[in-house]
Amino acid sequence: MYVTIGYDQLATPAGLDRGGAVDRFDDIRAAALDLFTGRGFHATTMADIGAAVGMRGPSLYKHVESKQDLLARIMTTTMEALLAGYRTAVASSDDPAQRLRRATEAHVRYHARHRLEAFVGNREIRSLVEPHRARVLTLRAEYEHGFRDLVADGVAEGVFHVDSARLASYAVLDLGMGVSAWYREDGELTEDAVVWQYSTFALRLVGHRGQERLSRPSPA
Amino acid sequence: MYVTIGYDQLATPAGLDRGGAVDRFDDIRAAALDLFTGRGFHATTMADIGAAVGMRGPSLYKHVESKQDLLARIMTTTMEALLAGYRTAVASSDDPAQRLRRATEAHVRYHARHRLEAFVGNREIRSLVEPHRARVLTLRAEYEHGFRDLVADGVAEGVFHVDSARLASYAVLDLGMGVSAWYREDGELTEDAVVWQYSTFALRLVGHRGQERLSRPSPA
DNA sequence: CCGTTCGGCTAATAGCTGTTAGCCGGAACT
DNA sequence: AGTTCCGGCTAACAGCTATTAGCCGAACGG
Repeated sequence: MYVTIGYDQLATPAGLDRGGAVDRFDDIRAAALDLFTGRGFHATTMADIGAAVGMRGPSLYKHVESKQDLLARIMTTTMEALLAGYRTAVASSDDPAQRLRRATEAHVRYHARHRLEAFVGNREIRSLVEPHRARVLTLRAEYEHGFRDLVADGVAEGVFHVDSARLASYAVLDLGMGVSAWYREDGELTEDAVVWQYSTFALRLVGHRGQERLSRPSPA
Repeated sequence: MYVTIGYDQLATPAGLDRGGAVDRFDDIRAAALDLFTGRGFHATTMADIGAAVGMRGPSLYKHVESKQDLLARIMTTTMEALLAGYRTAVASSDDPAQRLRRATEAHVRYHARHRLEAFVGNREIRSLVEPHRARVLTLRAEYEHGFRDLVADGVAEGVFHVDSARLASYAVLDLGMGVSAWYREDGELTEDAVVWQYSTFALRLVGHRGQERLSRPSPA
């Protein structure tokens, strides 16, 4: 049996209304996300989602358009958030190494902090139906292309050393996807530790010198 | 519409029996693997698999125990093949760097050459039902632990430099999973090129010195 | 040349799916 | 107080699922 964590506490305690500060839709979205992560989109039924927020399956349609729409919203907002993080990261510097470090930090941090969204976003593209799928794939391609350019810039400036920028950028991106699969908020490694180490991995991976340092320099 | 490639040609040409050299079961397994990869286990119906090998859904049961069994066979043989590759790799040397290089080569090569098996193996554990799931997860844990030990050995000998061997081994393993998602036999990069570059990435990632070289040394 | 087995087929079963229709209690406005 | 509307409910629908049962032609062994 899959265990829902956290979301039940957010639901209004049956009779005492919080005044609409937290919409019922948000609860449903959160519960759906949780279930999609745990058992997959196709293996999750509307009745399951309903049970997780304390109602029957059909009642969900008073708040939600369809199961497909629920997935589509999750996936598009996730891709847009990743892209926004990437753009902020590259705008913060002109140095290729610094930019790749920041972009990887944003990438990994999102995959750690929003691991459910990221997990579903990576694994359920196949379950998305056509108008949405194309849109998400376009965003995803744009995101990948951004990282590829970052690597290519560093190679052009002679600070990175890889045969194929495409391969290296795939490798960096795949690191993040892994994080969303195994990261746990209550694990032995803090979010900052994972973010720092993984962005160091990224710089090492592209052959940038001076990444022998093991721990993060104190932010003086 | 999802397109089946290759397997139809393997099927006996309707009337001319190959003498049982290629069992019907192998065709079915291959078709199922192809469909599981393309649309996922739950989204694939027995009728789909049947159509891919030229028969109706129910007829499959003359060759196959169940859909679940089909998945279980695919996933266990995949994990066992990966473990076997790992064992051969580590037995080939005593040097930590050499062992990690070889193990990563085996890992990446398997994910490139058997990308469908590897892809399904990584993504459909959730669809596996209980006696099988536990078995596959055990094998997987063993595999992961092997890579972690490899990294830890290198750190102990002072040739690798990472804060967390666990994190680094996850990173290396995630690289392989990525390969199974994007690698194509007819792509611009040969299997050998991907294998070599990714194993170099792995050594760079764990902070091993002397990985600035860009191309593989000619095997003299 | 007859019986058996193999490997296909269709029909049927039993169950589950997302979604719609329509009912209804209670809160909220006027 | 009366009306409206929100947000639950059950019943129903239409469709699809894996799997089983049982039929039947053809190949094969004797």
